[in-house]
Amino acid sequence: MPTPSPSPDTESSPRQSARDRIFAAARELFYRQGIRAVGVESIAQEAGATKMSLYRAFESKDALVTQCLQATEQALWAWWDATVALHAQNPRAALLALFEGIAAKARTCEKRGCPMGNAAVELTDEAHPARAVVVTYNREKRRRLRALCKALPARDPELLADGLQLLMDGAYLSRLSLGVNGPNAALQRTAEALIDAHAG
Amino acid sequence: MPTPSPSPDTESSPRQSARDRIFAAARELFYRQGIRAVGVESIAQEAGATKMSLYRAFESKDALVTQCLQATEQALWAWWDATVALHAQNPRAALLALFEGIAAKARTCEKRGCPMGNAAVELTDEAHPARAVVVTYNREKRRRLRALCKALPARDPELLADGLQLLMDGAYLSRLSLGVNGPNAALQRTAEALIDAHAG
DNA sequence: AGCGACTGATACCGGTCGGTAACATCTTGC
DNA sequence: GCAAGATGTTACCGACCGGTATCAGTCGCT
Repeated sequence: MPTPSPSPDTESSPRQSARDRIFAAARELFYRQGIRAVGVESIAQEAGATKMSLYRAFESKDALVTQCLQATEQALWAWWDATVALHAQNPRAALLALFEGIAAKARTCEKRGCPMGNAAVELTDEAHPARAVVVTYNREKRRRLRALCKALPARDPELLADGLQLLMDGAYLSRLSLGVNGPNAALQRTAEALIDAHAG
Repeated sequence: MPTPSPSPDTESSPRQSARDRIFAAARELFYRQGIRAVGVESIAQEAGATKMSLYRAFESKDALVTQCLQATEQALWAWWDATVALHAQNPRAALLALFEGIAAKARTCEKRGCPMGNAAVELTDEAHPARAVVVTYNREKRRRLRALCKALPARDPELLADGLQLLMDGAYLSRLSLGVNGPNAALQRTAEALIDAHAG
């Protein structure tokens, strides 16, 4: 029996490295079941690997968590940039497209809210290395929203930006208990109303 | 030495029952450090009691968590009712008072966000008995916000109510990473802008 | 063929988890 | 004074946690 593959690979034949499989499994499990709820053993198992391979590729569970969040952060900004780029000369359309995108993701996948927000709740230890990732992400999010609002232009760009950020975070959190048919359904229209109310 | 009291009681001389002390300690610790992060042993210790007393008063940790959340729920509605009652004939003032209260609590205590929201994130297992408490709470919150918005009156009360609920949830979550000077600072003014935008 | 890098398998470590048993002690009401 | 109930104390359980050591196998490369 060659290298055992308990579950058939979803990708093409040449199997990914153990590190990559473990990394993907970790991101998936941390998101779906929560960071604290997932043990390193189950990550390795889900990846079709072993705990040893995990610890050969990552320093510790905390380091793995941190790198997972960093990857999530990167993917999030890539999506953000791509979305905004579609409306280069129209900040209002760009903002609405962002909210539309968030709502769309909620409809299909991502029923567990925002990975960053969840991490902020789960990682109560201030010293956890992954907390810095979350804080950086939220600061950057604020900065970008402010830039967009300033370009609208809005009467009070910073106030509007903060309001929109509250809406985004609230939408993610709201899904966790009331699903996509809860308050989350009002996300886009509320964002639009807020933007219009601040229109210069 | 009489019944050892490691930390002097904050209340009057006759010591609370072990159950009450444990219950109070659990609520505090669950909120400050997270539900999964706190073990039953540390709860008992913080309460100046023992694990045995905990299990004599509560069926299990899950049951304790559930009862803690129910108590939180009750306290939350008591505060809500008292706040709204101060503006019986003025729904707009009542709504603003609620947001003002949330902002005020953020300024003083409650730096760990909303206990209900945190529970929604932490308790990923759908079968956890405490999840029902969270869902019920959020549904009731939505119902109450809708009633207030309908009484405003607002053009689209349900839409406004959902928008306001998103803002509330977002405010709690936002504090966790960016504190009270983050987007959370815009909470009240954003709520007011949203209400005015929907004014019939 | 042979080397080196990667990986799997397995057993193990100390610690902590949620939860329980058995017995000693205190408080309280009668 | 005495019984009953509540509480503290200690030891323990099996399970799992994050993390490590050791050895065997497999693969690509030259």
